[in-house]
Amino acid sequence: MTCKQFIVEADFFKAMAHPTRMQILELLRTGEKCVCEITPTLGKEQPNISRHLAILKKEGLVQSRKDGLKVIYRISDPKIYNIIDLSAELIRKYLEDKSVLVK
Amino acid sequence: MTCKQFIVEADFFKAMAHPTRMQILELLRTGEKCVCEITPTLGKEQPNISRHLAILKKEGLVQSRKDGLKVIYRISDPKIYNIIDLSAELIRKYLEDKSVLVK
DNA sequence: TTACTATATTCCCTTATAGGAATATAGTAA
DNA sequence: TTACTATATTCCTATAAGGGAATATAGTAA
Repeated sequence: MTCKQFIVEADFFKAMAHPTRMQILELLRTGEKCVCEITPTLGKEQPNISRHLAILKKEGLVQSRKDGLKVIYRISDPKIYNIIDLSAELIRKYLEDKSVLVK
Repeated sequence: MTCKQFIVEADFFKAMAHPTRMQILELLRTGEKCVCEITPTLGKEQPNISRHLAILKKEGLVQSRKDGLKVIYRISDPKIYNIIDLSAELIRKYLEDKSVLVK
């Protein structure tokens, strides 16, 4: 395993390391969405959403296609949800254990 | 799913989003290690490693125990490697597809 | 106690990341 | 062509993250 591999893996996780981007990925779980759907759902400015989508796309997590004026984004690989769900499970367990310690 | 959930998930991925921390997690795959082993293996300064370990610990990815002067770190949950391996697989596929497009 | 070892923390500075606002671009329609 | 819609990009500023160097802390040993 070269040093370069650690960098690309870190970059992959960096792409997921933002609440808005996690929310976008979650929104795409139920299927492809255009920017015009994502923006109002998340209640953010359109340029903000476009920038986050560009980051997700650059790291290969999402892909896009044009449909007239609209640009429609979809998840690149459903296995991304395996990663997210596994992580959510680990987090849940960690938070449980922590709250038990506090009691 | 509340907004808070996206933040904690993003924080979890943020903890992994650094090459040095990925390298530490990889090193712990074969078992617990003290800082005095991790530091020379990674070829970084000891305070640097300690700071990265603190970040991993804060987010619950690693745990530690003391053994005399030494502090020994271990992975909190081996499922973390499922996450890493799944991610590596996705990255590999993405890079393959990209290189095919270039040809 | 002093001296030493292993690890953690702080200070300071540099760089990276993020967002608001404005603007640019691409496609549509008349 | 002009006017419009959807999306992307740029500029600028604020905040976050990261590293080197120095220092602090905790435990050991004499």
